[in-house]
Amino acid sequence: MIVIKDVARRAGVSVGTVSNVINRPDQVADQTRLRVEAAIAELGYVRNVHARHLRVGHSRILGLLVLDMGNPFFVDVARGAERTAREAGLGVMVCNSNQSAAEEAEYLALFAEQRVRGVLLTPADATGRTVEAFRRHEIPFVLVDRVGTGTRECSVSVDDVAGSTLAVRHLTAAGHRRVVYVSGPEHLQQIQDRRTGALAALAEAGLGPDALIELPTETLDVAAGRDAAARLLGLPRRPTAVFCANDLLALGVLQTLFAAGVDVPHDMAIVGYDDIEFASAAAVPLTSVRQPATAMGTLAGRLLLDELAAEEDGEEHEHRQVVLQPELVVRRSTLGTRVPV
Amino acid sequence: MIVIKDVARRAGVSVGTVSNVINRPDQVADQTRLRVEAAIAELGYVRNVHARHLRVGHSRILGLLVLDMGNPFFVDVARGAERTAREAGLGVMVCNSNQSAAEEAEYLALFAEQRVRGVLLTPADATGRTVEAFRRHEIPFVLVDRVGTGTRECSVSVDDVAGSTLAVRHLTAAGHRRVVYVSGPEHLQQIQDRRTGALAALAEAGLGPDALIELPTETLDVAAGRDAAARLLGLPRRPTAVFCANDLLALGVLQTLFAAGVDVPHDMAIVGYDDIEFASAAAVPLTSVRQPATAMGTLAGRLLLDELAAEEDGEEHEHRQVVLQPELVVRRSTLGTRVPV
DNA sequence: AGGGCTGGATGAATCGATTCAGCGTGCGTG
DNA sequence: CACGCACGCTGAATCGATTCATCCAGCCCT
Repeated sequence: MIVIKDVARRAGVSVGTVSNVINRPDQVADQTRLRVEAAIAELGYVRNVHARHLRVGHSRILGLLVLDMGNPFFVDVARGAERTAREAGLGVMVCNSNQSAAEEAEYLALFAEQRVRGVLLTPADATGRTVEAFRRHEIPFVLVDRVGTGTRECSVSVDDVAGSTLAVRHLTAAGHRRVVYVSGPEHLQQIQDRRTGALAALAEAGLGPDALIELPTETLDVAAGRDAAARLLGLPRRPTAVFCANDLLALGVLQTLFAAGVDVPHDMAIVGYDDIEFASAAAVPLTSVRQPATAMGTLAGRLLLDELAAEEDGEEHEHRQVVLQPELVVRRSTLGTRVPV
Repeated sequence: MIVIKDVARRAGVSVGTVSNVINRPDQVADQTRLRVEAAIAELGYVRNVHARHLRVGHSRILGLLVLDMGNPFFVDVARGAERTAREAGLGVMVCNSNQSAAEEAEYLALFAEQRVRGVLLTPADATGRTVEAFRRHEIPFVLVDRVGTGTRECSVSVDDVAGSTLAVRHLTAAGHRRVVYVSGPEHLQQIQDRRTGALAALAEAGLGPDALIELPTETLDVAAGRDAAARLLGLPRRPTAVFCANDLLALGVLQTLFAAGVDVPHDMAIVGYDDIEFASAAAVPLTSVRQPATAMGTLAGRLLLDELAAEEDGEEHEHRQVVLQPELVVRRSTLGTRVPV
């Protein structure tokens, strides 16, 4: 293994000079610099980041912890974050918490051990306990898809209450009086907020909380959607509309309803959430609440970079809570449902 | 920041003992061990992996470089690999090459700098040049979704020629005489192999290479599929069957054909590749070639772990080339197409 | 009682890059 | 000619954890 000392010997300079060539080339005479660069190339020298980080105290890696990379929504968030980080010369370590508080804690511990430069985090634990525990490591972090609790960190989120209100208002406007909410793990803030928004829209239409029939799921994927639809089919006085906590669930619901011969949208309206690319390619194109996923990743990355820059310059950094607005995309899955009077 | 010395002082022992408590607790007297563990907990000590790695020479992180995390196929590969790695106490750093040889080289350089313990790699560059360049770092790696060239590394792949032969044979058996191949970047081995298999199936049916009409794409995503379908619509003597290099392309093709009023499968048959979960949930459920994605990730991880274990024990490791077999899943998108005589 | 042994703890050397005080050279200026 | 200064380069100290030779205390055995 080639180390800096080998390069120094080969180029006939001291190790300090080699380090300078790598880190502040303008402070080295051209002739020397060229000789060192040649030695680096000839020997195939790659600097050891562990030694570097040990010295400078922190790494050039960001941690990104999302709920589930199987969800294209988070893939888009990751894409945005990664691009921003790369422009600043930082690497990104992407991890899945699988919506589990335990795995979240485990990965945050990994990030702390790695002394990552900062963390972008979609919390899996609505109690905020693991996040609080992480704070003691003094690693800057930004919450993604979740509003910060105070002014102790930045956050980028999308207004879930507003989004689900849009979705369910669209259903009540079409005359639906009873709406199924295919939800998910209660410890996710998103699930709670989307319920709140749904109830608000129902209330606007003069409907009480019992107009919302909740079908909880353990996970937020297609299989869970299929399972929820099976339960839906067994409900007495079958409702005419389904609002799903995300598009994966909605796709699963759609598949099972189709297999059971229930015509969407004629017999049942479906609204999803996230507007992933596959929503528009579905058997029946899905009406969905669009979230600016890539923008969220980009913005979160930028907020984190700002905080890191401020820290390095010894300036004050003011934490910001950015809330983006979602948008309803109406497609065939909610058009023309026959609603019994 | 709490370091090992602080823990040692607090527990009234030497730093060597603290290190022993962490790394070989059985060599420490119970009483001492408990005192040290208490000190660690009270101070919230987290060991610095950079210092550790500097000393021991390598990290406990694996690098995983895939073509595109936007493709659920690779998400499944990553899931399998990650689980295997975690069971062995290793972290995984997942990166996208975006099918670009340049980005591949960049990420491999990052892995080398990080001194990752090993790499799982889906090559973006069919020439194998970046992989060859990576070899000099002497970091063990396993090729994923690509057969190794020699006996210098392990590989896990799926027989792409066989898979595409299955797909196109299915089409010729249904009477199709001309097949469109929506392909992708030529520098991907998969694209070349899937063409080879398609041609083989056509030859079996007594059809020459001009029975395959190729529509190349720049990227392997839904948007590229939509674009290819637009070109397909403009072809003279419109063919009756489309074989897509992956399911994302097929979904895009399906969407555009649908929008243009072309009935699938009545007027056009479509076969995809990968059998991602969304293939079965599509507007018309897609016939597709199923690949054992998660198994591939798991297997690749295990081969890498074997190699690392052999290295640590100073044993010989024999490189293996595992080739898995794909399977055709027939769905509605290819059933009952009307083929002109 | 003395020698040998063992389980347990110690502390110094080490990994590789960075950083900075300090040194030498050469140039310009008074 | 002497002095001061700027520029380049050097080399040692440093980061934090690991490891291993070494030491110590206590115990057993003869």
